[in-house]
Amino acid sequence: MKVSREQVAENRKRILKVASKLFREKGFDGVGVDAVMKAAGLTHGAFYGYFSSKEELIDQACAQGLADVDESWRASSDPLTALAGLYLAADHCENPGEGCLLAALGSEVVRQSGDARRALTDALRARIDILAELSPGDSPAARREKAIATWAGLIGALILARAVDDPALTGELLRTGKAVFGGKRGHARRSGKRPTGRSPLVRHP
Amino acid sequence: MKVSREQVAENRKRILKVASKLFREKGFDGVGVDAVMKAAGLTHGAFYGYFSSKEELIDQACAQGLADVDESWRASSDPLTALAGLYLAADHCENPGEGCLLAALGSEVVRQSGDARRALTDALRARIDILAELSPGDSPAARREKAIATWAGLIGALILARAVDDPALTGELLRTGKAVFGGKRGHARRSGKRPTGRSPLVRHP
DNA sequence: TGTACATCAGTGAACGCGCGTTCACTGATGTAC
DNA sequence: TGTACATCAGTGAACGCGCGTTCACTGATGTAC
Repeated sequence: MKVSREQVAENRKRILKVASKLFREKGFDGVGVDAVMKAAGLTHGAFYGYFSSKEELIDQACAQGLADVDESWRASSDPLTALAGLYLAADHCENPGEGCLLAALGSEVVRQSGDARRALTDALRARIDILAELSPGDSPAARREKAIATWAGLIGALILARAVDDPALTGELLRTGKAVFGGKRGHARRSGKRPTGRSPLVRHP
Repeated sequence: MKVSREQVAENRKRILKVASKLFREKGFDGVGVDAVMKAAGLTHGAFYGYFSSKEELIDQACAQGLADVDESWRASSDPLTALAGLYLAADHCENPGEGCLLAALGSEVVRQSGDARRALTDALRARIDILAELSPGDSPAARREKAIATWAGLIGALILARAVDDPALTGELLRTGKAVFGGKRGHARRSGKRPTGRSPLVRHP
């Protein structure tokens, strides 16, 4: 049965949203077209009315998953600490589907088509720029260096914290990452307050 | 045709070696049992004489890929700089198949069976301990913190350098990582000498 | 040491399931009068 | 505003390919005499 134009637009958004979430949770190969469509409340046959292939879905789901980020930490009086606290929160660690696409799919995007990598590259560049503005340092170069090292450290710590089998080690990785990559040394360790939103780094529209 | 006992032992080693390499290059889902056996010089039918399932192959290939690491940097007079130089070398970035399994499969192991994650956890713990011994710091806790942050930073920087589309940004990520996570600040940037071995972080037997 | 036979690693065809993709059909939407 | 018809989003069956897994068969190995 046909469906209104607004329905179509909504469906498209919903497909991209659930696809982006499922990919982050289970990887590109772990989610089939039918699983995505079912999660979006449709049957798999309708898929090719929206996308020409699964690859195109992956590209666009990456782009939207990278665009849809929470930047509330920027407004904090201590942005680095706020970012590290949000990024390395237990909540973010446990819910990759709602979290940072770079950390969830970082080591898989290399094998994807040009478009997905392009989207990731642009997103990373933007995040480096944003963090460089807020980082301490005598020169723009020093601030940029600090920003790159911080992102690398946060993403690496989160990937390891998730990969590891032992909750105690996961906790140590998150805590240490917050302490080292958060702004003021040792400060992040004591401020145990959790972020208000449930899903760090994802905007809730 | 039957084959000698030594042949069998050699074959098993070779299967694990090529599997570990192929998985790092193409991911667990990107490599089939037949591709592994073909690369090992056998036909796919022989596979189940060695392993009971692909999952068991993944577990054991991870274990062996994590065990077989280059630790030559430990003997250096400046181990942190040596490690960062080796780990963030262009060569390591371009050849994931011969490099660190944590970086190549870090965000995929989460979805694997218990054994693969266990192996990764043990390996990471060991690497933290080793690096902690060689890290600067007033107390064991401070050295351990430094070691964890260094591994997180190195692994994060390598994953991003590989994921990214633009060679210039890849280069910047590697250079910055070496400068920040290498031992003496600014030193790593000038010492442009490449490691002697072709494949960083993999022992060549 | 040499021969006869049991063992079993490897081969390649075959099976079955999952998944990406296609397509004829349906019926609600939206347009033309 | 109301009616008739063309459009087209969605449905669900079907196709085909790839991949994990199985199995009957082969022939070299290694053992028993």
